[in-house]
Amino acid sequence: MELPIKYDPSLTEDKWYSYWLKHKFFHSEPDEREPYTIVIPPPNVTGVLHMGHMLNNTIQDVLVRRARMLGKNACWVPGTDHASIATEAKVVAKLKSEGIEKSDLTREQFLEHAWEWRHKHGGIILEQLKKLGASCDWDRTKFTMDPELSQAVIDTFVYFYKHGLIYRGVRMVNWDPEGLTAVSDEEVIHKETDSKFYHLKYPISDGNGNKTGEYVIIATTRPETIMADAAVCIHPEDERYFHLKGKKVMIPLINKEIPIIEDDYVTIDFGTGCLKVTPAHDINDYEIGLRHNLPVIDIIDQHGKLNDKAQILVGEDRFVARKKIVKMLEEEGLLLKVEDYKSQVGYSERTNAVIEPRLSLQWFLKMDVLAKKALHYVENDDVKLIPDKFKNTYRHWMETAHDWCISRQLWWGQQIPAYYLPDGKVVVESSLEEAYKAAKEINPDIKIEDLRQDEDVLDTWFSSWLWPISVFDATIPGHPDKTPNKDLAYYYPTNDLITAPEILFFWVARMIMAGDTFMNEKPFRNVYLTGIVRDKLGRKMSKQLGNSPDPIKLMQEYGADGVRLGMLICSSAGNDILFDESQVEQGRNFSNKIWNAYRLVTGWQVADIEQSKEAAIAIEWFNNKLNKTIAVINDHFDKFRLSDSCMTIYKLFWDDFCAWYLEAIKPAYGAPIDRKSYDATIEIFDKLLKLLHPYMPFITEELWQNLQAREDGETIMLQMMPNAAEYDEKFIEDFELTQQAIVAIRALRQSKNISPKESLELKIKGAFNPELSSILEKLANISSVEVVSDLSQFTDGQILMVGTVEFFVPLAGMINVEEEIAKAKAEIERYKKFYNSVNAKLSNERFVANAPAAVVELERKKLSDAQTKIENLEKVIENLTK
RNA sequence: GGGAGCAUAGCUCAGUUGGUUUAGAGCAUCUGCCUUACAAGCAGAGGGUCGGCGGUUCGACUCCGUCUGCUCCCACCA
Repeated sequence: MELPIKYDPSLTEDKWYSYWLKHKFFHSEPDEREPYTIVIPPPNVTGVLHMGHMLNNTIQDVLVRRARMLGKNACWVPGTDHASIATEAKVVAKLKSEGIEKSDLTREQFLEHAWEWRHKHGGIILEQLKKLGASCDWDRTKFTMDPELSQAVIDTFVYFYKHGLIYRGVRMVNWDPEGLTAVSDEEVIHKETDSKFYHLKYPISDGNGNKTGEYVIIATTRPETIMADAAVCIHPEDERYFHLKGKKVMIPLINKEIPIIEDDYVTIDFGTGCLKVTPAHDINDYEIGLRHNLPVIDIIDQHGKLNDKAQILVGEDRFVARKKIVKMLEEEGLLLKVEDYKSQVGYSERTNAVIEPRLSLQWFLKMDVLAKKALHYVENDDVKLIPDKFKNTYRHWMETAHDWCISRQLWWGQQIPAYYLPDGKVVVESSLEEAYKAAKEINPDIKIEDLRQDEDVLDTWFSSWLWPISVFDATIPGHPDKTPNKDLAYYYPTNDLITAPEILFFWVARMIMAGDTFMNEKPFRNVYLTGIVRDKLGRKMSKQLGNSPDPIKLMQEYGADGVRLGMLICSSAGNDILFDESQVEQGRNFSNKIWNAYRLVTGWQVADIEQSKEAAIAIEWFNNKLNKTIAVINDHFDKFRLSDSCMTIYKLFWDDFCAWYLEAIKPAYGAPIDRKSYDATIEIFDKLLKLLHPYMPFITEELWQNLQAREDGETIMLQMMPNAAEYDEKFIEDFELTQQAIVAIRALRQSKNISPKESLELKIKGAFNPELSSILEKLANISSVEVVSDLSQFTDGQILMVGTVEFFVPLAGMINVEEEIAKAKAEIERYKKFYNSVNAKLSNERFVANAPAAVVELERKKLSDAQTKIENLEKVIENLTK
């Protein structure tokens, strides 16, 4: 069977993924083994795979596959998030393209469209994850709007409401007067906009509604809101306005008397230092209003037009009103001046309308107690953040957390289970029937159809914070006293959560709160925070910029294994990754390297002949090196240094296995290999594939299946990971010295233009392990190796120093004596400098007195080694000058 | 404006409580090779006063201060 020279992932990836699925290797059920659990951060149900998902899910898959191979009962629960805002926006846009406005539809009709959309597009992303090799337990796939998960959300709301943690309150929202909805902060785009700064004269009154003839100057960009003013505010330490303290002013045009108040929110040197306070139409003014108990006068309706509370210009659009009122003020002589001004104005992402800050009734969840508890888990490392630098950020947020606004003016999501009686009273129950029962307690005559459910839905995070619980047992949220089912009892708390730092607060902290409330236990032990995937220029990858490669295309071109390796090799925890296609190219090249090593090994003819010395040595060395490296890999994993672990295996395979081991045991062209070496090599290859499997699942399965005869139903996925057995450090060191000597000889050949085919002799002086001669002979093409005690008789050649061992290569007539002397002299100079610096250190009594003995000892060794080297070099010069 | 983080080779990053580091790796670069596994390869080589300044210490890439530059989070100025 002739194997192609290049590895073709398209021939293996789908094949093995189906095989894994067919045999249900990803599926987990509780048993007596130790569980290892990850719940996927559920991607938006209608989303498509982007590079961030690729990184995030590759990491999860590596951890899960490794855990499985360590004998744990690994369970990776997949699923999707209904993502109310994003999904609703997509559905609205789709309907619009068909000429349908959301406002033309009833809630039920709209939801029908939304579900249709979800069924059509939902799950695409999960299919894409399969291409990546994700070993999720697909039988457990969940959606945050599955009936039982939605019920869990409702029950949770009821639970917190009944425990007094959920309340209804007024809050300033970003109102879109065209879309007629509140939009979240994330959907507001701030743009620098040209506007005007109007300086207005407010008459000072005598307190009885009479003007005193004096004025105070106020600068504003929104003169149309003056009718909603509740006060004028000055800074308490602003000397210019001391005389105004306690006085009152009249609102121009409507002549309403309002107080002058003091608040250090005001910036003395901004504008006139005198601020009109309009609690209904500015978030900051609203807060000042709260502090000073000011009335809220709302003069703008939902369409952005002035209402009758404005008294004047009623029914006018806010921008028309602005122009008209300026004119009116000017006519009254109350407009002092108009300045051009640039300011950040918020626009609706969807309608591009100027956002109007508007007060509205919203539902809130009290955060103080929950945040304190959630902070505790992280503070004492019950939940570990990786890297731990995020602890600071986390603490800061938890200490300043304000109450969570959980209501959204949307339809796609879990509708708030608050039911209003005709008299405005409210009951909160987990179903209409329950609500009806409760309502009858208040009013026995009430009919079920009299109840009106709150129109709003809950924030998406209010459902996803239950995720680690509800994917296993959705009856527990809202009912902490119930006994968890078998799954939840077994898999919870989960082990690792892999997510992005930007949702540390939105999601991670809140899962901890929900876990504490309903399970009295953390939801996960470790939180591994990945960075943002950026392009080469450091820009965040985004659709708008078009700088994100299509992950599916990338996998087609480089193979899923190649992409996985490419992403992992450069991604440390918490750091952004600057993605460049050259990285996945490296991954693809590595796949090819593995493929070709396999081609070489399986192409050998095996014969019952004697094992060569160098093969025996190479096998011994590699097994030692392998054991040592496994220990390093395990250590990296324990510390979540995934890219380090990945690089370690990469080098083990490419450098140690391919460049050294295989070259050392490789029989001459056409010659067979002895059975002993062959078997040892297959065993080593088998171990390497297992070590590589978590990173590169497809190629490793393909090669493992073919390395030896396998039964149907066997898989590398479920093999035990090789252990870190003991190893002989001294032997590894001896081999390393030999490697360095070989490199030096090869470099010598290159500099002297000696072909690798021309064999050389070698004399060695120093601590060289003669067992390793055969390796030297084979890999440096040496005809004879002789260990001698004195090199002074050998003159016509070159001495190479590795550590303190000297390797003499006879090079009759090829040595330029003067050049070599000059080189040796330069070397001596270098070592003398070094010697002096070490010597200075050792002559420092305070160093010798204070430094640990081991450090001093080391310095002494450095000194004596340098001494030896200098002496050797001096001998070299002596020989050369003979 | 408040808070946090980062700065080490051309690029991406290690450097694990200050002393086996005369600062490492991968990629890229350069030189020589189509050597019968692999040119998606082989062999070899070069490249950094660890952002600047100051301090602590016998000893600083590592600790402290400060400056400069970048990033993120939060709040956004009437």
